Amino acid sequence: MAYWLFKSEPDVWGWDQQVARGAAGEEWHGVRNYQARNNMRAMQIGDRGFFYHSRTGLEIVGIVEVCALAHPDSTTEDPRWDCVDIRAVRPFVRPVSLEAIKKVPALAEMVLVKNSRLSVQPVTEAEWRMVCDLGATEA
DNA sequence: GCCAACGTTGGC
DNA sequence: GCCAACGTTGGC
Repeated sequence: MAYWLFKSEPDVWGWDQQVARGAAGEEWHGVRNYQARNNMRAMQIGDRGFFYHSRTGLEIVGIVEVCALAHPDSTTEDPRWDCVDIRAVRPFVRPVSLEAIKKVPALAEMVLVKNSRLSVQPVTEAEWRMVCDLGATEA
């Protein structure tokens, strides 16, 4: 199983909306960046991801799970763009802020820190465990 | 709201 | 195929 991080501006699509989708999940549409798309194409059913609020919030608020493999993005005719579906698994007991992550030397290599503009990012297993610990949340 | 960093586009 | 111009993202 692989680990990922999904970024969204909560004003546009937030954790609460994701939770409201329930087990059916929701298309992670709107990605128009090749790296992010390639990450989604590499995902398997059951892969886990962090749900991060960008711009307003700047914190990881929950854990999601991939529930559909990459398929054409329904919001565009352009065949280049694919996306997966994800569903909420559980919220973080304590959200983990970007600030808190930056304070941990072992997390300095996280893509979130190194390349903050990438909207769908890989997360290593070690990073995954550490962030879940910071959030007092089951991995 | 600003602006640095980054990705994409398109003329040459 | 280069690179300048442009648009977008996202932390601050």
